[in-house]
Amino acid sequence: MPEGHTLHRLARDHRALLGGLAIRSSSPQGRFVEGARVVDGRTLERIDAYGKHILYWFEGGVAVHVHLGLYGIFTTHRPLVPPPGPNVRWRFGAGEVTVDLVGATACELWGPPDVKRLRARLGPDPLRRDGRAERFISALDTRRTPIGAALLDQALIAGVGNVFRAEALFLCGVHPDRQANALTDAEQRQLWDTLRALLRRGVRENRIATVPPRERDRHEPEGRGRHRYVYHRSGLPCRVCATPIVEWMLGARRIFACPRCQPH
DNA sequence: TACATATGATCAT
DNA sequence: TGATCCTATGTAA
Repeated sequence: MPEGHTLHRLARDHRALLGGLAIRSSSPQGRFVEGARVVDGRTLERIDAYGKHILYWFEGGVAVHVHLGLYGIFTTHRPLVPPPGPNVRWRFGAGEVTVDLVGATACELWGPPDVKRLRARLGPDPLRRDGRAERFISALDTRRTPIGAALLDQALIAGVGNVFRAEALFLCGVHPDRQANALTDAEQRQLWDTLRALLRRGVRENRIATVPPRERDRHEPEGRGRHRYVYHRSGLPCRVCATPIVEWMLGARRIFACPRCQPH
């Protein structure tokens, strides 16, 4: 579900399904009626993802901005189109393809200045060609907050959520409570590279599975972080050193770590 | 079948 | 700090 990889994968999929086509657009739920009407019938010219945001650009320089938040989800129907449920904020499509958006935090009509503002408040996105590690690293050097908190700040790095932060810190051997500006240059660089690799795998597999397939344990029970190193694995043995994984609250969010592989 | 919990971010208090 | 958006999943019963 929605960390940055989800939005980039959606952009790719929706681009392939609907890019360049004249789009039908409506808001069965009623909370996006005006915006849906504005883009109805227009050609979908491009789709961009920035961190956890996605933008659908239509002819005439208008865009639909969507942020899924915690609950938001897109559902594709093809070729059969069910009647929209009561919570379908935006229904759009072309030909035999119909997409429903439900539960999003944001679904609104934007122009170029809004997008400019968004980009100005987001840090570099490791999934984008224009994402620069140097920006991330120099921003970290100004932070005296724990690195675990810094990684969730979208102004520092765009697209990282609670799962990727825990997994990347484990893979880099960095304790979440260490101060961001106290990491070595090599550690900061390694964090960026690791996050980019994990996010890319997320786009490819369309899910967050940070443990490579060959290391996955088929005998492990379902759920409970089966495809992960530390996230949602508190009490279970570390895959590397067998020390029990621990969990605590960092700010308002749960964080998970191996106390031995990630020394403070 | 019911319930607790969740990958996010904003806004009110 | 807490409420909110209001869906999906895993777990308990």
